[in-house]
Amino acid sequence: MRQTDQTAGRRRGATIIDVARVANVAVGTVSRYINGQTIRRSNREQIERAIQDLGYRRNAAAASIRTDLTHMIGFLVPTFDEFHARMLEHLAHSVRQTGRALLTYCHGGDPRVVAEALDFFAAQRVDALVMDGTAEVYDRVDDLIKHDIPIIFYNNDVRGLAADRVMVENQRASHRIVSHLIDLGHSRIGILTGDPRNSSGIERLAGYEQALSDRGITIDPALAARGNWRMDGGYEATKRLMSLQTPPTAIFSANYGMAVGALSWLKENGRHVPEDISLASFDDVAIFRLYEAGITAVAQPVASIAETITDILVERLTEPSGDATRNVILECDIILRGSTRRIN
Amino acid sequence: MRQTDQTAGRRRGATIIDVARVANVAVGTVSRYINGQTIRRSNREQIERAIQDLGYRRNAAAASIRTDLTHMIGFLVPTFDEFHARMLEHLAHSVRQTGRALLTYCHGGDPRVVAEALDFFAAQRVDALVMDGTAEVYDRVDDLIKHDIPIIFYNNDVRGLAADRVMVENQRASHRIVSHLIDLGHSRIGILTGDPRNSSGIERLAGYEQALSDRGITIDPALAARGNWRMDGGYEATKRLMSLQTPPTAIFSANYGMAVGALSWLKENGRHVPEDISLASFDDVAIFRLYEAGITAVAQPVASIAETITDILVERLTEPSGDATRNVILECDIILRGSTRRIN
DNA sequence: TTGTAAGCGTTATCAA
DNA sequence: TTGATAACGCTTACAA
Repeated sequence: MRQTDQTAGRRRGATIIDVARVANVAVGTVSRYINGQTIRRSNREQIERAIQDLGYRRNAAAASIRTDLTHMIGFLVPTFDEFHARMLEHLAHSVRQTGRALLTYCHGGDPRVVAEALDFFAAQRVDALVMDGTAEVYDRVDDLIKHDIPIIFYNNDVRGLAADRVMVENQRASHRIVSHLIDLGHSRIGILTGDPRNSSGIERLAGYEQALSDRGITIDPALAARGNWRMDGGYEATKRLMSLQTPPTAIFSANYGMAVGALSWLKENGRHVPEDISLASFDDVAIFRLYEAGITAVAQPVASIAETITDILVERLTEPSGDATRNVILECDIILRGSTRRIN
Repeated sequence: MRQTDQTAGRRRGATIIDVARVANVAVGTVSRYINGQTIRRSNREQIERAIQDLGYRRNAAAASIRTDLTHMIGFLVPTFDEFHARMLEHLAHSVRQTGRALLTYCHGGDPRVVAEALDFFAAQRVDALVMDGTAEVYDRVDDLIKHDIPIIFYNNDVRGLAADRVMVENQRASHRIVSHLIDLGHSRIGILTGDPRNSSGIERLAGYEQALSDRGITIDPALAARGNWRMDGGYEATKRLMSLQTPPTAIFSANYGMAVGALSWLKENGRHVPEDISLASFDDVAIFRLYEAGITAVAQPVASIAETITDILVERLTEPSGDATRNVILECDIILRGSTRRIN
C-alpha cells in the first residue's frame, strides 16, 4: 500500500496507473497515448486532463527496463579542455535533437577512473558510448561491446576493437603544416609530441617526420621533445628544445595545450614569435586568433566530428543490427597566421 | 520466455535471477551481496563465480524504480565556455567521488531547450539538478521542486524558488576591482555589462556603480555598454564606448567572453593595453595569464563552488528531509596584472 | 482502438 | 543470514 510504504526515499509521484484510473481508461491506453499512438479523441482529452491534474511525469527508468533504451549516451573524456569542451557542446547539441542526452564522465588520465566510468555506463545501460580512446582499457571496452553497447571513438583510437571511429587526418594535416614551415625556409624544426600511447600523438609525429624526409631533411631525434598534451609538458619540452646546441628555428606543437606552454616559456625567456622563432600548432583555439599576430594552426572540424558521431549513433541504434564498423576520417584546415615567418 | 521475446532491441544480458540460479542461492541473497551486506562466505564465493561466468552487470535503471535513486545529477548550462567547462570538470570530479555522474544538457539560451531539458531530467528522475539560473523558467523549475527534486543554482540566481544557491560575491568583487582602477587615477571607467536579466549581471553592474559613487564619481550611463556575455557583444560594446566624445580611460568587463571581444576590437583598431586604455575583467581564464602583460581579473573560486555544490547535494540526498534552503556566497580574488595602469 | 495481464530486473518485506 | 515473493512503473502481446 503506497501510504504505508516506508521504502520511498522521497514522495513518489503519480504513476501511469493513477492516470488511467482518473481518466477512466486502461493503463495500456495511457501508455499508447504517451508513446504517440492513435487514441480515441475522447480518451485523449480525459488522459490529458488527468496528466495535468495529477502532475504526472513519465518514469523513463521504468520504461527502460522494458525497452532496453535509456536515451542516454555515455561521454568519456580525459579532461574538459577547450577541445573537449567544444566537442561536448557540439555533441550535446546534435544528440539533443535526437531526443537523447549525454551522461558525462571525466577520467583525468587515471585508468582506475576509466574503469569506474565504464562500469557506471554499463550499469546505467547507456544506449551507446562516445569516448576519446585511451589504451590500457582494451579489455573493459571489449566487454561493453560484447554486451552490445555501441562504442564510438574519436580523437584517439584503440586498435582491434569492434567499434566505430570518427577521426581526423592527423598525419596529413601535420605533414601539410610542417611542409609550410619548410617552405618558409626552416629546416631545423622541433616538435612537441603528445603521449606516444595515443594514436593521434603517433600520427602527428609521423606526419612531421614524413614531411621532413619528403624534403630530404634528416630527422634529428633531439628535435622531438616529448610533452604530455598539457601546458606544463609543452613548457618543459620547449625549454629542452631551446637549450640544444643548435635550437630549432621553428616549433610544431602536436596540440594546443602544449603550444600554450611553449608560448609561456618563450615569453618568460624573452624570445619573440615569430621574430626569434616560428610556432605552429595542432588545434585552433580562441587564444590562437588573438595572441599577438596570431598562431598558425590546424583547425579540426569539431562540428563535423560531432555530427558524424551522432549520425553513426542513430544508425547503430535504429538499423537492424549494424554490420561492419565505420571508420570516418575528416579533413582539417590549415590556418596561416603571423606566428610562422620566412627565414634566410 | 526470453528466447522468443521479440521486443528486446538488443541481446539482453544475464540478470540477478540468472546469477542466483547458477550460484544456487536466492535472488535476495545476490541483491544483498551486490549492495555490500554481509553474506555467508561460501555463498559469496559462489555468487562471485556466477557473476564472473555470466558476465553479469547490475541494471541500475531497474534498481532505481524501487529505490527512487538514479545516482545521476542533472547539469544544465547555457554554453560550455571556459567558465562552465571548468565548472563541469570540477563538478564531475567531486560528484564522481560520491558515486554519481552528471547528465548534461546545454541550452544555448533557448527557453524551449531549457524546458525540454527540465522535462528530460524529470523523466530520467535525476537525483538533483545543478544549473546556471535562467529566468523565464520559474514555473518549470518550481514544478521540479514540487516533485521533490533538489535544485542548486550557481552563477545566476532565480529569486523566489525553494532552491539552494552557491554564488560568488559579484558586487563586492566588482567593487574592489573598479576601486583599483580608481586608485590608479581613472575616473572615466566604462563597463561591459552582461544580460540584465541575469543576477550576476545586475550585481556586477551594481558593484561598479557603487565603487564610483563611493569615490564621488558621477555615474555616466553612456559608459555602461550592454553586451551579451559573449565575444561579439563585448566587441560591439567596446566599439560604442571608444566612439564616445570622451572615451573611457579604463574598461571593466563583467565577464571574460566580453573582455576577449574588447581585446579583439582594441587590437584591430590599434589601441594598446595598457598604454592607450586599461582593461580589467571578471573571470580569470588562461588567456588572461598569457596575453601580453596579462589581464587584471577577478578569479572565481571554481573548485570551491563545485565542492560546495557537491556538499549540499550529498546533504540533501542523505539528510532526513532538508529544512531551510542554503545560500552560500564565496569570495573571489583580484589578480593584478599588466593591463591596468596608473594615469595622470 | 481498447482492456487485461504478463513481463522487465531490481529491492525489500517477512517468515523461517 | 536466507528464501520466497510482493512491489516498483512501465510496455506490449493477446484477445476482445
